[in-house]
Amino acid sequence: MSPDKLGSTFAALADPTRRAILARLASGECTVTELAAPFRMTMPAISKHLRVLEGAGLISRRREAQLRPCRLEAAPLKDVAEWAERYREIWEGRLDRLDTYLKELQTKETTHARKRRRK
Amino acid sequence: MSPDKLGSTFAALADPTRRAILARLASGECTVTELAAPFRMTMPAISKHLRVLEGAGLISRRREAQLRPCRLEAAPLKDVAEWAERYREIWEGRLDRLDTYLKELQTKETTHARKRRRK
DNA sequence: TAGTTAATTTACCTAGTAGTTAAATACGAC
DNA sequence: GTCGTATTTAACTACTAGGTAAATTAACTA
Repeated sequence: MSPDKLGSTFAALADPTRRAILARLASGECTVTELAAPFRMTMPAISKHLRVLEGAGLISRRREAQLRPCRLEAAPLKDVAEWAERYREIWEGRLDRLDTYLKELQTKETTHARKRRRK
Repeated sequence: MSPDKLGSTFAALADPTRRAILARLASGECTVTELAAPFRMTMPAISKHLRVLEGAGLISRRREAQLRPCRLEAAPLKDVAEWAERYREIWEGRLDRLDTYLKELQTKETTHARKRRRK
């Protein structure tokens, strides 16, 4: 489908209105009007946000009479969590010593290279 | 500082170039030139990306002679992971039955309400 | 002091996004 | 068919984002 699926997921999640919509949908399906209620925003604006969320695969919509109930699709959030998890050991600080070691090593090498060139 | 910290983190992560920069920084500090090397993009463009990452708290920079080594700051990624984790039970499908149940209940209620109104 | 390298700033362009209002569509009720 | 409700589309404005080229700052080198 679209390239950079993860990118479009992050882009969709960057807006607080859209994150609030997802939070609401976590407790079950909602119609567009229900989703719009908490916000001081017109319906078309909400409609656009829903389109973005749908484009990112974060929601799906069915037709039910005049209503368009929205449903949360959490699969892309799994991808987000898995992507972030790759950095866990870094934010937990486990690599601090290794990181510092590598940095110092790199600095030394650079310094040596310069000294050599200088001669 | 800035409102919607999580939002600016997601916005920063939405760009594939920036995610690649973070991946590179995961294995240690890099200078701007080193970070720019893999991309067909001018230095100012990279500079802007770094500014965005710094604004989101995802990197920090020091001064070392003419160089500006960048360092990954993974704390915001922890926030991202924790935010996404709230939806884990949904993407794992554990709530599927409950969700379906709630949906049906809601549909019935709506139908009843309509029938009642009709009378 | 002049020259080189590393990086940023400035100025500019293009395309996309978030919001608006007003009109159009889709469906059920009468 | 006509009316009312739910939702989307169209057209517009204001702002932001990603990119470029050219000028500028900062620090080392000779």
